[in-house]
Amino acid sequence: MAKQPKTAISPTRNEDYPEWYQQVVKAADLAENSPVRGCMVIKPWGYTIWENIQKHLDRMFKDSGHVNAYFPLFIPKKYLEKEAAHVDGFAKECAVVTHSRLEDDGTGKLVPASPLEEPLIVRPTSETIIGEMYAKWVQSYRDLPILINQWANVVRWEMRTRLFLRTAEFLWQEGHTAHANSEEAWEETRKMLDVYATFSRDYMAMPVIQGEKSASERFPGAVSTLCIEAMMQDRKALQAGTSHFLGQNFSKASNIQFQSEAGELEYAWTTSWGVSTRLVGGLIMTHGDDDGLICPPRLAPQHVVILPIINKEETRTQVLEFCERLRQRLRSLRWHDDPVEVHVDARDIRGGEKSWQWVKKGVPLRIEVGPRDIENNSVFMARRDTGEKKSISVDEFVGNIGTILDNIQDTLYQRALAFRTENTHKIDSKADFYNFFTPENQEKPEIHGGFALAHWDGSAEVEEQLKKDLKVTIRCIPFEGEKVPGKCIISGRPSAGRVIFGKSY
RNA sequence: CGGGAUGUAGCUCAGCCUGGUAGAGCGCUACGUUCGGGACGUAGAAGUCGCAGGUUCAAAUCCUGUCAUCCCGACCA
Repeated sequence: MAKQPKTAISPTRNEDYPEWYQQVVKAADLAENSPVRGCMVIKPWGYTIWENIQKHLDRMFKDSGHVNAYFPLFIPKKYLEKEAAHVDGFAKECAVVTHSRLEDDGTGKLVPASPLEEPLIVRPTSETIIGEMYAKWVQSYRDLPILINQWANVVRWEMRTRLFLRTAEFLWQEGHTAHANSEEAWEETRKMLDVYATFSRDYMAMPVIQGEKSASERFPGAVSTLCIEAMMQDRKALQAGTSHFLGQNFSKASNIQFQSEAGELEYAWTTSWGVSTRLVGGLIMTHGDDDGLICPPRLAPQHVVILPIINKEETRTQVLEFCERLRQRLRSLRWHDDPVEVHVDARDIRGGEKSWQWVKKGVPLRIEVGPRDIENNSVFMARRDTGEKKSISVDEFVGNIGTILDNIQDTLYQRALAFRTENTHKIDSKADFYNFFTPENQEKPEIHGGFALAHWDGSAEVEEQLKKDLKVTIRCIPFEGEKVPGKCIISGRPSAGRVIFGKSY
């Protein structure tokens, strides 16, 4: 027997959380670094999770009246220059296309030739180019609202990258809407944040807090940025989605004007909202354990993997046929309007290793079928979320598959919610606050901190100080809970209510 | 953009100080024994030692240059 670690992933979450994360991405075969600096290759298992995210979100967008369209990858530099705050926010991380051709320099090396008259920016986000088009499309209040979403890739030239969480190129959706008045645009901003929160809860089994960003964390050019914030298992916050009320900032920059019912020429009110492949990172860090990924069933590429146990050549055909019949029975069922996804893994590799591969990939249910099970018309079922293993009759399993998957989904959500609750604390003094966010081991911080609900005077100075001292930021000013006034834990000045502090990704 | 390190087999790395036949583990291929939770044995395949110069009878090893990557500091879905 070769010596094996007790857990499939080494190091464990407690030993080294960032390294654990990298190892899970690798072990679950989700993605890997590419030869292109800062850009990842999303592998089939990871991409299927993203496709499932897309599928469900897309339906939710359509159900709320939105339609998809596609805008260019390249944005003329002068468009980006139109909104001052926007320029400020994104200028430092833009990829710039300056030439349109390559020429052989005579030594076999290709050199850029034929400079562009105006450089093109690879979109870091599309407000400006979409605004430009909306300006053409909108003349009358009758043309509003425009409710468009696009699924796209964007590029932000980051210095330090981490698979799924921060890469130079990433996939996302960006919704861009234009409205005739402020109220309606505000309603849209809130509505889409709700869509994200619902999606996170019901599909990702990831509890989130909805709230508003402070001015310093706001999207460049926005009047207000709303967000959903989730707590990862290292107790750090992950901004999982944002929805921006852009006021008239971008419509003024792009000249989106319309004639109102009263005949007045007015600027439209716009919003934008997005989630990205970062959600996959959130999924990993919300549910993963020391044996790898745990996929919530509603987003899992496969719900069930059937592992034939062939211990005697004579039984091979019988076992495989039994597995195939089981696969077909399950596949014909539907769960939440989609087929039950089942895979029979008949690869000729050792059973133990095969089983572990699926553990690491996070498949909700593993089913072992061997001669003994066939005799009893039963299967051996292992749940990834709880580790529970038991023999169950085929009919009972097939009959209850939907209930079992629902139960796994719910277990994951409840577990994540309980974790967040345990690690969220009201804090009322500066000393307690600093203590809460200071690790015992400064060199290599252990998992510490969490969400601190504390009073804040609304000033940027306090934010800056906490960021400098502790790397702690205001994650959001939460919508939920009553606003009870108090005193800022740092300045002692009056505070309108508690806000959520945390360390973030 | 400032500071530190590393480039050797598909992957992780040893060898370099003190120049002399290119190494290990994992993975891969074949065969055998195994097989209900990460198997073992035997035999194999696999490397312009990042790149370009230089020193030398001889360079993975010493020198110079160059490229790339990673880590640490200011920004970020």
